[in-house]
Amino acid sequence: MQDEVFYYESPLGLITYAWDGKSCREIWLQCGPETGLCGDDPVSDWLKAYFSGEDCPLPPMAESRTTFQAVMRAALLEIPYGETSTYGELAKRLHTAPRAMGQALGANPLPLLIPCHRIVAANGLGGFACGLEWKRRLLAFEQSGRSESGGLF
DNA sequence: GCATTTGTGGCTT
DNA sequence: AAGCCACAAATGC
Repeated sequence: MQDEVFYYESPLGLITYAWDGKSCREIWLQCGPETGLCGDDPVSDWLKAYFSGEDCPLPPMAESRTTFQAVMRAALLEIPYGETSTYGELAKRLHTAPRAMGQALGANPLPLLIPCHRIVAANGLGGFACGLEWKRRLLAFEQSGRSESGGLF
């Protein structure tokens, strides 16, 4: 089954992702390959729910290439909506070095599905593979309306 | 307190 | 097998 590239117009920008017919293989934020196809699959459905502020089970996605990315994914998925964590915290939880976390997150083929944007550095914002603007926008979006209970700053 | 160095572990090529 | 990195804690000043 060959993978098809779709796009989804989110309120925060254009999201492009590769869908192979049964699972999501990869996601690009604004910097993906060109496509003229609009999404019609669980991914677009999830994206729609996500940007509606709803909690929704993730669409099926291809397994990670490496074991640690799978572990990392699980750890990231435990971060609730609107919350953030630091590389150090994750490194502590996974018993690994913070630097490795950065590399692993940077190598994550599925940003947004895997909430890697919820990981910020201890001192500042950290980084993001497909542009830091996305991270800021996503965090601002998630924290809007939920800033009453969690004082992140 | 701020600037730099070092410890560190997995990922990409 | 070697370099790279989206950090953090520890020093040096």
